[in-house]
Amino acid sequence: MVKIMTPYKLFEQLKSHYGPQHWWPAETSFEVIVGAVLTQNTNWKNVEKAIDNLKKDNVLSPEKVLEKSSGRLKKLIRPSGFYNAKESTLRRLTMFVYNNNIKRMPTEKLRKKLIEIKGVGPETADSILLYAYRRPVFVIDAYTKRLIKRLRLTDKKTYSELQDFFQSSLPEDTDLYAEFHALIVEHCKSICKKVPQCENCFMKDDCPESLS
DNA sequence: CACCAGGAATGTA
DNA sequence: TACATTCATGGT
Repeated sequence: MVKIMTPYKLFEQLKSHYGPQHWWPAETSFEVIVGAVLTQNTNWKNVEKAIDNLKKDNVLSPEKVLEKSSGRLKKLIRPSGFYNAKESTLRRLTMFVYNNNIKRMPTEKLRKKLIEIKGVGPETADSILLYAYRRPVFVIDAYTKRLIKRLRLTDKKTYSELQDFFQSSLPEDTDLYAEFHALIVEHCKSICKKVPQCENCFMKDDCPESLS
């Protein structure tokens, strides 16, 4: 008989092991949005440099972003990479939040509108929905996929399938989703540090390590 | 020097 | 659906 690890059991284990997380590391909802775009396939360290540049120039509001020229903006976000694409994505996204009453928009409609924006995919949209606007939407990222595979929580693969898997297994709770995702990231980042000589192998498919 | 990071768009089979 | 490629900087 095979023992199945349920999503909620996993959450409880992670929470008891790592304790409360503080996510998303941002002071305002707009800063969450900026970070969500800049962190696309990019190390968070590099995103911090870019956000620091924006802070120094006081560009962390929709108005200031829209005032900046494309060239200036690209220069500021340069450390986060893909600056050509990210600059235009950030500008489109900023236009959207500037021109719409986001708080009054139903979650499903908002998600659809966000994904319609070029450069905003499901993960970026869901990160914004969850961490900037506190909507109960489960975020699936590269860490989550690896952990699912490692623990064999499910054999589903596509983004929406995995999202459905979590959302249908868990109560619809923004704080739970926010904390869960943060814990998954923390776990994936820290697990290799405990293994001597581990060359960040958890990030690879043949890593023998799993939850204790 | 090679490899990869809190993705998305585009193209191919 | 399932992969492959491109975008780009900075850390290891």
